[in-house]
Amino acid sequence: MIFLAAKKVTIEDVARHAGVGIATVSRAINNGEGISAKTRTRILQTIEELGFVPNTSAQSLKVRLTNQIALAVPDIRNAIIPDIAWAVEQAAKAHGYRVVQINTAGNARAELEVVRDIKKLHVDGLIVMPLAYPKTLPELINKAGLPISVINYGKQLDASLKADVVCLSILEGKLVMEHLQQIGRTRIAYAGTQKDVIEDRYLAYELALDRVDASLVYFGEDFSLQTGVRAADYFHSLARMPDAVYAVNDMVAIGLVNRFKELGVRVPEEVAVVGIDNNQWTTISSPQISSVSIMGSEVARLATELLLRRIREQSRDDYEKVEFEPRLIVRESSVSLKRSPMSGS
Amino acid sequence: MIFLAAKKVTIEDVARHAGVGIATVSRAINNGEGISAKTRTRILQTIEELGFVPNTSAQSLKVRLTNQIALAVPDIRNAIIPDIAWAVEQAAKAHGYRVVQINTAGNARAELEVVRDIKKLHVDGLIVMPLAYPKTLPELINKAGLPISVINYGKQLDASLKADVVCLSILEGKLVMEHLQQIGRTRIAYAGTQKDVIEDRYLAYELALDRVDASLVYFGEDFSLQTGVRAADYFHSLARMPDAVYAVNDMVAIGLVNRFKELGVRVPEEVAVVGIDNNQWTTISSPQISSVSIMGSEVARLATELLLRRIREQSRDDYEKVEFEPRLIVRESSVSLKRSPMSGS
DNA sequence: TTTATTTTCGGAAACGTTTCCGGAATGATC
DNA sequence: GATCATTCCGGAAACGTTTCCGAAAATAAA
Repeated sequence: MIFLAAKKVTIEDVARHAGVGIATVSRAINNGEGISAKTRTRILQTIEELGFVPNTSAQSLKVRLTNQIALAVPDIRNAIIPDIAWAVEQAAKAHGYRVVQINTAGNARAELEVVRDIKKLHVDGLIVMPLAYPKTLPELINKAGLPISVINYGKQLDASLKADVVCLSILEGKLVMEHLQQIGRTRIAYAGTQKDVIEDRYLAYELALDRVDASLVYFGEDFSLQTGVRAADYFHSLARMPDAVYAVNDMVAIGLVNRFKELGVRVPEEVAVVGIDNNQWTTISSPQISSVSIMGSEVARLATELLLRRIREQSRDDYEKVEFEPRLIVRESSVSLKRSPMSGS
Repeated sequence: MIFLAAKKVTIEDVARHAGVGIATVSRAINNGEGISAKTRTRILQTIEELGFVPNTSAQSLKVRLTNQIALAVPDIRNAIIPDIAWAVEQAAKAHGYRVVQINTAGNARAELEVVRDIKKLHVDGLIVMPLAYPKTLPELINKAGLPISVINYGKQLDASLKADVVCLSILEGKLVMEHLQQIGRTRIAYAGTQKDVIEDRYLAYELALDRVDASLVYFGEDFSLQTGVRAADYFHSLARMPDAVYAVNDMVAIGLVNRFKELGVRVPEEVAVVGIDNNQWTTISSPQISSVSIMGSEVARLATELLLRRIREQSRDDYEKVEFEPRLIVRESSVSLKRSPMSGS
């Protein structure tokens, strides 16, 4: 009642009030051609007076563009995803676009659904960050019928994908392993989630080693601190502990370091730990965690720019595939075995 | 080109194909009255065949509802806001609503703008979490003309506000102060941001003390870890250090604890630290941080439910004002002075 | 069978824009 | 002042739905 009472003022009201036709008002709104400066300002003024706001639905119906894009991520609460959501929103806003937020819960069905039902989403394009990455996703993307940007979380992608792809620094795992080997660690362990979720990070582990000692690999349930804690318990229980742990992300790394400390294992003297993501907590943990920045904000910004460009130029049929260089930041949790360790607390 | 080529199939195509009128198709889509089960299934089938998806803009234009709500928060990257965004999206999705995400950057102008231009947002309602809280906001809300839910971050609100309000546990500061006093701390400091940003948290500090020692109050620039670090430096530089610090949130608390450790100040023996938010890092920090949960997810869910109810029942003119009880979780960073402290590392 | 009632359906009018197209007004050129 | 080119403007036709209203069909009652 109270809200409905708010009389909706339409373009027609403005036209009548200003003594012009509705076509002219439309031109005034959209900075269109063929209107004199004089009448434009007059119209703009009466628009102000009447508090007229163009009906977005009607505009969209005519123009077939909604000025909205969708962002589908696994879980807005996790790791660097807030950074990504932020960067996407900023970039979109700069171009007059709104962002609708979708959490797929890293769930294959939900990921497919968002691409399959993209038409129901009421958006001009989609940025999707697939985690589960179901097999039929590429096919669905290819026939989506709407521009799509993919923020790729490590999986190897089909080259024929009809979408722009920006990768979250695909060589981050290699960087970690090289670093650990370079500082003289020989029994390097891996702590992550199921092998197939962020496969490349695990593959980098295998790739860097001549031979994988299965007992040095811990697969937890997720990327959480808890997984790190459990991994530390597990490694501690081994007859011969690792002298380094490559953690699938910072959360796990921090969980590890913390639990190791509780268990009396010295980090980095006895065990070095390196994570991935380079989130702000790495500098807070004690010892501070070495980590690899996978350039989340930059990736997100670029993915957005590419999407918006494709929306503008629907005709192009060359698809970008971009990778950012990951950056290793060495902190306290990984030091060379050659250098004398700091005195233990 | 390639995308435009995707022939848009309309309700008319479906009607022709199924040998019925477009009105009947519409009824089939919307589970409308006055249609036989037989024809409905037939229509649904041809819809499937043709891959018809109703044009949301056209529907919105007719029905005046977009099935979208907006969520305006200061910064999706901060503190408990990802939790809030998650909870809002989940609740909205359960009712068939999409969420468009807006970051106001805790910026007064942006906060006003989002409410003032709510009509341009193409949404049925708005959930706003004001941080800067400009003076004219309540007035703007009152004449918004669209349902609004407010997630309130501590500020005292106008009772006449024409919006449902859910408060992030307004007595959290009191809880902290009571706790610190109860464990025997007498020189309690405050570390936060400018006084007027989350005013109530600071007011709780003043309220709990007979007399405020201005030297024990540190106002930083934001809620970040960095602010905590700087605060620790400041307190450490005092001739007589505080024996407890009430931090405006967990980020600041963790920054404090960490810096104190670096400076050789023992927590909690020499200084107790308590934060607010109860985020997951409190259990990871060493020592673990005592904190107050302000029930972010619950608040967000309720704010969403209230908004959606108001969208359904636009006529009601009674506005809810809900507060959740905050919960104090005592961890290692705050222990009683009476109990013998643990042995120093 | 006829009539009355109910159910099912289709035509057409909105919803509020954008844009095409033709006409009026203005200015320039001779 | 007539002619032509330009600029500016308004009418009206879309855009793809929902929904009102009346007609037709089916069913029930007589």
